[in-house]
Amino acid sequence: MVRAEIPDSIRELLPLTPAVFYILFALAEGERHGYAIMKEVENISGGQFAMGPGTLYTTIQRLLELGLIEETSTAPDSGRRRRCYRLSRSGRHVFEAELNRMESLVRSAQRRKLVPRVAP
Amino acid sequence: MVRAEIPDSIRELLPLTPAVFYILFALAEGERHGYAIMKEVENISGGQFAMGPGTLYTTIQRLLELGLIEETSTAPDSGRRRRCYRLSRSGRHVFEAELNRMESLVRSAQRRKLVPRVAP
DNA sequence: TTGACATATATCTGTTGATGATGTATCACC
DNA sequence: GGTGATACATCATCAACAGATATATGTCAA
Repeated sequence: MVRAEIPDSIRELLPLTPAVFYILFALAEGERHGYAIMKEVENISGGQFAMGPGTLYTTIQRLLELGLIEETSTAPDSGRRRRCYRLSRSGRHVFEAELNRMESLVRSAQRRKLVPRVAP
Repeated sequence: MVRAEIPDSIRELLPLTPAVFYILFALAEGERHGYAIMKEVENISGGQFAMGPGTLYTTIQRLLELGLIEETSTAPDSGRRRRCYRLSRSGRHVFEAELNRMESLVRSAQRRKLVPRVAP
């Protein structure tokens, strides 16, 4: 089977750093503001991965510059200062490519019997 | 369902950095020396991930210090200078824990329909 | 009504780990 | 004997993360 081609621009971002991966994951579920991303990431990871504000906001900044996420027309949410973000098209592609990478590694490990056996 | 407990000593190493993950993967298949690890990693990743010697040997050093890998009684391979390594017990546990982490993320993304659909 | 705590964003500094270059030596093969 | 693969090591640099600190608003209860 032939996997879909992955363009260089995406491939060279892989493997994603954990912070990037989890943020993209949180945004793949829908538009969110920074703090909500932080909470959702804790949720997604089952509490295993917790990001402090330092990692969160510097990473968001970087993702904006890379064009993987976009700021949505900022919340009409009164005086409440919140910046909302969503995945861009290329952000979604990157996220999917990373999931595929992970999945094929897991499968490959299973095929080679490197894992003791997983509950069905 | 209750997942097996993951001890703190392992959990705090997760998520693994790509270099660490791929090296552990290569060694999960059997004993190998440094250069062979480098080649095998390229192989495992389908050429997507290439480690230079800098990353390779500094990471090996760190993994030895962490006790995730061990040097095997060095190759009786004549004058050939080769250092061989294998996974330690805790190295195997870490590797398995990381695979589980990845798998549950992939599954979770599928459950939430964040992926377009994967060929069965 | 004030005090505590969660929400929300931002910045700065130290540390860690990856990267790429460079160096050295051996081995295989032509 | 020269070239390229094998094999290991170190160094300087850089990117990403972590944790601390700061600031301000919202909420809820004592």
